[in-house]
Amino acid sequence: MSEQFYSEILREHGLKATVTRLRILELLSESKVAMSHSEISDCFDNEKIDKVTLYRTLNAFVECGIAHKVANEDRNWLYAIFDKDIKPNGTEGSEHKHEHAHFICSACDKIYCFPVVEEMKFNKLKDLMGFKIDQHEIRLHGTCPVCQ
Amino acid sequence: MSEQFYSEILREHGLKATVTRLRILELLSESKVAMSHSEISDCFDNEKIDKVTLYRTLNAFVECGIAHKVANEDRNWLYAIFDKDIKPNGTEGSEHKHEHAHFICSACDKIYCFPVVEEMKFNKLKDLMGFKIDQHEIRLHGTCPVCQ
DNA sequence: AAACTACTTGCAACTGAATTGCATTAATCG
DNA sequence: CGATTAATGCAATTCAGTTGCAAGTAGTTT
Ligand SMILES: [Mn+2]
Ligand SMILES: [Mn+2]
Ligand SMILES: [Zn+2]
Ligand SMILES: [Zn+2]
Repeated sequence: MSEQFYSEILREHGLKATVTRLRILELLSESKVAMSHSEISDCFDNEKIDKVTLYRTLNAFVECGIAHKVANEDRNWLYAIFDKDIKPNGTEGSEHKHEHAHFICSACDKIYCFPVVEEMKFNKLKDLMGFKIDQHEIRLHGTCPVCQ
Repeated sequence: MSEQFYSEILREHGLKATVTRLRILELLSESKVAMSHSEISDCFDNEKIDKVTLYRTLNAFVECGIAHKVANEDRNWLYAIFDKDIKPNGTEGSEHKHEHAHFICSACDKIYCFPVVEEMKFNKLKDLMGFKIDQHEIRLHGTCPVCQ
């Protein structure tokens, strides 16, 4: 995708299209897995990105709805762009979470975003013994194609 | 439950029954929610427990299979005793995880261990597009009875 | 009951992810 | 092209959790 394309995404989400943000957005958009702060940082070994700027950029992406974050097994945040093929499950894109599961590879600890397939859907799951359930989160554990 | 009872649990799991461990085990056993290091620590304001000892005790409980830990929304560990009514889903209690879900209250951020009821069970969920799925984890978000 | 030994404790120092404050710089808009 | 407002970079800080080590104690042996 062109720099133009990414610049527009940033501006559409109310963020200024800076060089650093473009580099981070492009990297994340092309990654098949969710990435941590340090993994992202390591991808820019020639032209380093300041660590605080990277933290702030990632937070900005999450806050404006470009990306989301998932905790890995070590409880570090991994960041992933909301993909086109993962559709928001609510009407307006405001409060509702994009409906998808996360696959965590037990071998490499990488996290892949997964569409929620039919088999993963619960049916009636409301108000279980006085607990009002709004939403649920599925974390699948196993071995990714690379590690098999 | 008696001190005798808790002492035996500790010894059965290969841990020496020390005063500190007994106090922590009793507290956790009687708690309806999973507790963080600091929450546990705050329960002993009169006779303080050393923070490192508490960390090590909690890790020991997890390693020996007395307790398990769940990350809350702030990615701090919360600890909970494996309850009697939550049955291990494997034959021997060795590798298999005790099958249960976690309910996270959006209001108070407390975590409750939940039995996995029929409605939460997926059926055929194996080898999804090259990803070998061994296990899954369900996190339910909503409002607990206390916060409604 | 005293001695022994391996495990456990408590304290200080340390680690590493993430945040905050603040002065400097750069993107956007008229 | 300024002016305005947001973003950056650096240093310092926070906070959960860990490590090393000397001193203490549970459980076992004699
Ligand atoms: Mn995702
Ligand atoms: Mn639990
Ligand atoms: Zn893998
Ligand atoms: Zn609550």
